[in-house]
Amino acid sequence: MSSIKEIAKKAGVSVSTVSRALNNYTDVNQNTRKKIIQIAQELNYFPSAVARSLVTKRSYTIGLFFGDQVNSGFDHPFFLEVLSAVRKVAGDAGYDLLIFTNLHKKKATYTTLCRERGVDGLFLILTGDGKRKNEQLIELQESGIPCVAIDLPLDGERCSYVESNNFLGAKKAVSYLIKLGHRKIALIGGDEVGKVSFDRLNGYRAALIEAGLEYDPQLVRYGCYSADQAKEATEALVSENRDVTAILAVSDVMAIGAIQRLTELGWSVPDDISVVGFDDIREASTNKPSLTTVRQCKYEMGSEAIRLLMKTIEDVSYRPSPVVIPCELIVRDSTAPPRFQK
Amino acid sequence: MSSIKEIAKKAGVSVSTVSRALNNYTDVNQNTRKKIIQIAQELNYFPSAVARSLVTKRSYTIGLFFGDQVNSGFDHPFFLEVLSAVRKVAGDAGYDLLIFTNLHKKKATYTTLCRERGVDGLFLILTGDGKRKNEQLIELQESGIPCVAIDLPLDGERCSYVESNNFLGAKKAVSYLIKLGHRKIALIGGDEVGKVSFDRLNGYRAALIEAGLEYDPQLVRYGCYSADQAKEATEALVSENRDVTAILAVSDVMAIGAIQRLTELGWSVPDDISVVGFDDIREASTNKPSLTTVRQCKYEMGSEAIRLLMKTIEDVSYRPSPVVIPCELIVRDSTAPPRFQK
DNA sequence: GAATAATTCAAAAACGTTTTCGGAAATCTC
DNA sequence: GAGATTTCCGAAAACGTTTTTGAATTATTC
Repeated sequence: MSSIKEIAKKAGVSVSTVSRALNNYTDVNQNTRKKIIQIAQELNYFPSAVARSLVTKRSYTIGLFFGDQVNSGFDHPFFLEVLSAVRKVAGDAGYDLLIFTNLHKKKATYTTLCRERGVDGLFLILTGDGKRKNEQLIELQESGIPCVAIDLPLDGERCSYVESNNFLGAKKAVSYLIKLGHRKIALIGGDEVGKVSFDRLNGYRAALIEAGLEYDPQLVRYGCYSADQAKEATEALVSENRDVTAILAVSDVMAIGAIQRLTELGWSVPDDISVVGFDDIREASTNKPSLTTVRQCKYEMGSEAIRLLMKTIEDVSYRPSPVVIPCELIVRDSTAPPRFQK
Repeated sequence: MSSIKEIAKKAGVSVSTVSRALNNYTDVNQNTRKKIIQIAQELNYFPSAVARSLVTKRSYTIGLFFGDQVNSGFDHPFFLEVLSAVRKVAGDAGYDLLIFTNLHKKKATYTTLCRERGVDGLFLILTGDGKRKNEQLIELQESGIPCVAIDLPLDGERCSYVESNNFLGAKKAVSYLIKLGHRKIALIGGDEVGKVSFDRLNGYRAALIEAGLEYDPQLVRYGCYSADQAKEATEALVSENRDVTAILAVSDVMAIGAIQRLTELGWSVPDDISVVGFDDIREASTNKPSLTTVRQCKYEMGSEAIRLLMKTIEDVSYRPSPVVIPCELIVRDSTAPPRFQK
């Protein structure tokens, strides 16, 4: 590969002049610069990013971490759209993306891997749980490495995160059901620990309270974002509460599972019971019946997150704060007024 | 960040000794080694991958290129599964993945970007077309950079590709339809240029010929892998050939589009007409009716491709050859014997 | 106990850049 | 035309590693 040295030799100047010429320094004669640029093109020269980043401490690379647990990382319902946004926005700004694969390397942590590879910042798509994970996250938060996460509350001088407005999203959905006339509305929640699930649960409660309805813990079940577990939860729910007329499942995958089981049990959706999902994944519109759901703006989440990260990288004094993206209620065919109202 | 120098100073030895100690060279005393390792741990030392790769010319990084056109790269129907396989297999072997984002940087080509970033090899997920692209691909093939592609016939000393057995896959599907009793079988092809489409078309023809049926060009239409175009093609097809009893659409997306349009036109699938897809994407099983389709083994394609690439990287004398992965016919509810047979 | 062999380590060059510093040559000022 | 500026460029250090070479020390052999 052609190096700066060869160019220097051919042009009859020193390497430092070549470097300055190519990097648009002002203290190089126009003719010299032209000559150097010309030779560089002839030699099909491109600077070695690794040599450069060794001295500049900037790699124009952003590290990517995907979780391994179910429903995080690759299985995250909107991983692909987030990644697509990140690639687009980061690319326009001149950053490449490094996917860390060596997740389980003996003593490696997020921090050490970042330092080892010399990335400028870190982008996390994972759900937070597990003891070791948390230790790692704390170390990361204190490391000073710029980082940003999706749906994972990071808190450090140079860390932040992006999430949907899960509270208002859930509230909007439940309010809509109430407006349709439903009074006995159940919730299939995610897990009992994550912030995401927690916010959606609270949105559900807030809508009920606002409408003067009672919050009944009996109507809250958990499906761990899995279709199968949602099926079980749904079956238990409706067998113990035959007067339920609507369900909010806080992920489309769970909502679709719920509809399937309800259908098997002889309930008709939306005639006997309404079901609302969360996420608006592709299947939501192709499902039969198509799914009323709370859309998360995935592309926006990704692009906001990467912008936040780049800003943090490029301005050492910048202190990022979390970004909350609004949700949108998409009404389709899985919801209707309750039977007794028709 | 702690460097090898600090360790050397603390341990009272030279940097070269530290390096050799940490890299398991034999010519370092056991006690010295132990001391060095201990100090390295205390300092939470991790070697700088960039400094290392500057001298070793190995980065343990594989470059990833995704196409931008429709139906390649991110929109490739099984991008996610391929990436998942690549991440897993490459990770186990110690490679990280670099996503190239600067696609349109002025004079950059695959080759220059690879050299610039110092990746050990290149993984391509894109469909080949466009003049400039081809020039770039030729340059890449001749560059000596190890590379591998999915569904794109690369041909160079250190290049290869992985594809499904599209010929046999399509043939299997059509033979199955013939076995069900169909005689008038149409094809919704992809494009008219790509190898993938070409192979599937040939598989279709081969099955017909093998069964002694005539190949009728009138029954072949193209949908460019798009649902909308497949709808148009389907409508034109059945209006001009009312006696068609089965269709092979060479992607699930097109097959689903075809079914939708057929339904709108009053045809019942599979009672009036059978439809077979290709790919076996998630929607294939959730669609109503669920889709009989030719499954591509996506994970296998990804893992075979990355293995091929790593072998090419690690053995300079290795000359890779293309890998063809078998397809599997998945029978679901969109196919049935033709009406007159019932 | 001298010659030889084995063990252990340090010095230094190399990888390809960027960047600081200072000096030479050219230009300006009066 | 002497001094003061400005313009332009080269030398050299630095980034953090690996790797080659050779030298000092220790151990072995007879």
